[in-house]
Amino acid sequence: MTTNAPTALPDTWRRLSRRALPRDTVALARFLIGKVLVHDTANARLAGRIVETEAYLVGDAASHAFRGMTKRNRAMFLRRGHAYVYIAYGTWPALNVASDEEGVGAAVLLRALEPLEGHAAMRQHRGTNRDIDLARGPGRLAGAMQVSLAHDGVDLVGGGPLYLAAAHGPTGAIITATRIGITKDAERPLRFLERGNRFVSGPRRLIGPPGGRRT
DNA sequence: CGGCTGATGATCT
DNA sequence: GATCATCAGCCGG
Repeated sequence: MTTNAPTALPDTWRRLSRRALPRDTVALARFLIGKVLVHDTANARLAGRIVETEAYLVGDAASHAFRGMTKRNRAMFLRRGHAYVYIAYGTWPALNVASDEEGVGAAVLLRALEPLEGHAAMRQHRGTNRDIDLARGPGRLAGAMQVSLAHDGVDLVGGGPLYLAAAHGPTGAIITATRIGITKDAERPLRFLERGNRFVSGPRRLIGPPGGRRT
């Protein structure tokens, strides 16, 4: 709809294997741009292109894992490819992909999707008809995709109903920016977006110069 | 579109 | 008791 006009959607999305996921957290955050998040629910198949991610690294003061494992963040310490879901501001679920080896706390936050399939169901879940707002931001993304705390710890590359799939069509250039809504280690360029994609979240000024920093 | 603000409750100290 | 990896609504340009 934006950068690349999708042709026909596939009958089945091609699931990613764990082996396909880069082992480095930043590399994974970049890799996931353009890939597809799919949720096969009882009522609909929901799918969207990942257009914005953030990396939360080992030793990163902004990371939930910075002070070690807790009840909330334990899924961050699972093998790469598992979901870490937490409740932000007491209300909104946020979906991350654990990015390292078992026992290491690191993850990639999925911040925005470009809806591909299941628009009607997504509108219903979100209570809006504005497609631009369906999955722009982590809380909205979780709402549109019907992701909840029940998915905390599930394997996103393990054959379940919520999974990561290969890109549908070409992926645009990736730009970097600073992460949203944090105060510690806030200047690090650990946010990644598909250049020019209108489904990304946050104010445009944080993306930097016109067109953003090409990387 | 950008900027501001109140609501909100889980989590951790 | 403080701190949030946020959102919707409102207002001004």
